[in-house]
Amino acid sequence: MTKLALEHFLPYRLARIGTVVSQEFREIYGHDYDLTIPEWRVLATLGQFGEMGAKAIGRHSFMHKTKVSRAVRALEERRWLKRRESLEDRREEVLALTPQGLAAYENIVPSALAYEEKLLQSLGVHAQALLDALDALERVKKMG
Amino acid sequence: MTKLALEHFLPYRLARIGTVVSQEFREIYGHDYDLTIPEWRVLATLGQFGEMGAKAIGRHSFMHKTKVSRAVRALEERRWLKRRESLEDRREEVLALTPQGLAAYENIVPSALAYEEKLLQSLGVHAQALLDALDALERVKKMG
DNA sequence: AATTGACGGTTACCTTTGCAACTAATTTTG
DNA sequence: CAAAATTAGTTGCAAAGGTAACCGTCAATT
Repeated sequence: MTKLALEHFLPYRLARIGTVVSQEFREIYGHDYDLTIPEWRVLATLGQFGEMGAKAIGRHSFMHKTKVSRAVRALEERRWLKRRESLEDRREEVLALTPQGLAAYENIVPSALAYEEKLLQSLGVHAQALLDALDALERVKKMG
Repeated sequence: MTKLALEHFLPYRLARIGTVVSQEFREIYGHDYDLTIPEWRVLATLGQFGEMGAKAIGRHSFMHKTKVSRAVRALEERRWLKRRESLEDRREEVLALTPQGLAAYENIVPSALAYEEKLLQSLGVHAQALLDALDALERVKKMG
């Protein structure tokens, strides 16, 4: 009779921590702006890289293309990003933040970094170990 | 001009690892049985504790009561669990696995543990650090 | 013991998501 | 260069999730 304690089971723990932390973080930007997580990821990716296509955004932020498509439309309706057709490839849409989008991004980033910093602080000596372990996990799962 | 690299941002990384690992694990039991994650969690909780109410299952597996309710119904339709009314409190339904449910559980547990073991092995020296860091995170987020 | 409030669990409704099929543009192959 | 295969992105549909309202039971207050 094998025994498995769910609360100590690694996949369960990782899933749980992941949703708890990212939901908690969501409340930070959700407080000022009402953004979903996919929308935040698109915003963050465009803020980080400037113009790029939806496919590339999905690759960088690990989101399904339909999720990206919908998040892009939502941000567009908010006037936070604009599209233009690529000249090299007319299938592709080159996306970029508008000034309003960029302003929101620049407003969110400091609180995002502050949240991360606080989280790491609270882990004390385990902080660096966690970061190293995440590197290792990502390497193993080829997510780097 | 602040900078945030999404791929290094802790909430994002945790969310991503969590879903990648738990989905990968899902493929293991999904291979033999077609189980959703909530269904697996209910199964695991009942396998671990024997009889208990839906509320307690939700508390232990961190699931919303509607998620539990639906997973319980699905498992019931599969004849993997049965309900009976509690004698002390007729609001509560005491749930327990049937022999078939228990058999499935006992069949899944070894592969679950093997998967976890393999994952930890692949982390090498970082394995223990990860577990410690998760303990710390759960303590901080009061999820223990 | 009658009212009030809390609790366990389910369901109706709405939102979010993923899959598959689709359009339009591009590349590849014969 | 025409047909076939591939790619970027969107959309219809069905499954899955959360919120809030609800039902029946229990506990507390009166």
